[in-house]
Amino acid sequence: MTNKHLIEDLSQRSLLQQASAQEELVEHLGEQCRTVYCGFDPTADSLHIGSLVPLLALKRFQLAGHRPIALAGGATGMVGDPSFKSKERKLNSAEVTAEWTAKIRQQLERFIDFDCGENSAIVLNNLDWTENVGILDFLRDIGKHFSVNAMIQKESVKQRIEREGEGISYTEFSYMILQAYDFAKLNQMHDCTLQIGGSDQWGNITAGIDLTRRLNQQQVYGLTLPLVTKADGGKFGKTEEGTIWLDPARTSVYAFYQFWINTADADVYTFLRYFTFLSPAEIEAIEEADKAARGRPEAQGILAREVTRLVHGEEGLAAAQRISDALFSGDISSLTEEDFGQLKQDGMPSSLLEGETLVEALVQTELASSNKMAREFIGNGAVSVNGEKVSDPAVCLDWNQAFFGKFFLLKRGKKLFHLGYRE
RNA sequence: GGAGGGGUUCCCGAGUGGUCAAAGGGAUCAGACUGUAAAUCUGACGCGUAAGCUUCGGUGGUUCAAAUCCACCCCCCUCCGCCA
Repeated sequence: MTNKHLIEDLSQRSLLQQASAQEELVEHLGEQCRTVYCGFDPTADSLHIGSLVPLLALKRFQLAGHRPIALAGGATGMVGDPSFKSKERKLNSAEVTAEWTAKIRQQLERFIDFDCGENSAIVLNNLDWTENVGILDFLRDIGKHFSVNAMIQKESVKQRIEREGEGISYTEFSYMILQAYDFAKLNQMHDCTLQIGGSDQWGNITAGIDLTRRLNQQQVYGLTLPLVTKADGGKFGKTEEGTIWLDPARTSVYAFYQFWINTADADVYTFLRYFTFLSPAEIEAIEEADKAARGRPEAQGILAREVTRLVHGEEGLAAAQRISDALFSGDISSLTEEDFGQLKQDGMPSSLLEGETLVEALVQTELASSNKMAREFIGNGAVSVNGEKVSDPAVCLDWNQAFFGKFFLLKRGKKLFHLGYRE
C-alpha cells in the first residue's frame, strides 16, 4: 500500500537535502505505513510560503501511504529556535504564543487528510506533553542524555557560540532538547519513526534521533528538505510588500497568485517541483514545451494555479484569476458594478479616496511614497486611471468619470494596481 | 585596565570647515524593449510646486559657515594586560 518510490520522487524533485541512514530509511518506509512528523513553530499568527515545502512534504508522505503528524509548536514556540539565527530573539508572551499556535494549527489542518483510513493525519501541540514536566524530572530524565560537548558542536548554534558580541541564552540553547523530546515522545505515543523539516532543522532532528534511541531504544530516522533559494540570490518569499503569508487576511489571494506568476524563469521549474504535486515527468514536459515555444512560458501560470489552488482552494484561485484577468487583459470596462465590489472582496488592494487630486490619491493608496514621487510617476507616464494614461501631474479626480460614480482603478508601473473608491 | 580603529542617506562605502542632500557601487522604483520575464539602455532614488527645510551614533560647544573642529556620552571592532 505504501509507495516505494517516495524517496526517489523526493530526490527527483531535489527535495532531499539530508537523510539519516538513507538506504535503511527507504527500506523502513517501503515495509509498511509509517508515522512521520514535522513541527511548525508559532513565530507569527500565520505560516508563510517558506513553510510550504515541509508542509507539502508531509502531504507527499501521506499520499505515499504514510501517516503524517503536523505538530504545532506551542511549547517550542515559547523558547525560540536558535538554529542559524544570528541573534537572540525576543520572547512572546504565553498568551500570544497560545493564540498563534491555535491559528497555525488551523492552517495545518487544511493541508492534510484526516479521513483516509490508517494513514489519517494527526495534528498535535507539543505543549500538551511538555507543560507539566517538572524541571527536576526534565533535567534528570532528559537532560542526562545530552552532552553539552556534542550540543555546542552543532553547526546550527556554532556561530552564536563563537561569535563575539552575540551569544546564546540558556533558553535558546535548550531548544534542541525540547525538540528532541518531542520526537522521542511522538515515537512513544504514536510510533512515529521519522521527522522531517527544513535543512536548518538537521541538528535538532539528529538530537531527537539520539534521544529516542537512548530513551526508547528505538531506531528512528530524519530527513531534511532544502531551504528555498532564488537563482538571483534574493530572499525567497519576500516582495517589497513583505512576506507572502498563507493567511488570506495577510496576503490576499490575488497578491498570492501574482507572487507565483512573477516567478523568474530561472526558478520556475524548480518551484514546480518543490510546490506542486505534478510529477517530475510532467514538469519536464512543461519545460520542454516552453523551451520549444520560445515565447511566453506556461510554467509560471501553471505554478500559480497549482499553488493557489492548494492553499486557497478552487474558489480562491477563481477569485485571483478573475482579478488578474480583469487587470491585465486591460478590459476593465467590461466589469460590472458587482464585479468591482467583488474585486474588493477578493483581495484587490483598495482604499477610500479622500483627496481631490490624482497626486493625493497616489500617496493615499501608497502607490507613491510622497507627493514628489507621485508627480514623478505621472510625469514618467507610469500612471493610469481607469485604463487611461495620465501625464499631467495637476489633474484632479473627476468622480463623474469614475466607474459607476465611485470606482477609480489606479495603476502605477506595469503591475501595481489599486482600487480607489468613495462611499 | 591599556593601545588603536570605527559608527555617513535601505545596504556597502567615499567624504576631514564652505563648491555636500553628501562620490561610487548594490538594492529598489519608473520609462524603452519584452512575456505582468531576463539582459540591456535611460531616468529617479530625504521632504517640499518652489523659495527652502530636515539629515551624516547622541548631547552640547567653537565658527559667518560643521558630516567634517572641540567636549562629554552611547555602541561596535582589533590587539595587549588582568582573571590563569
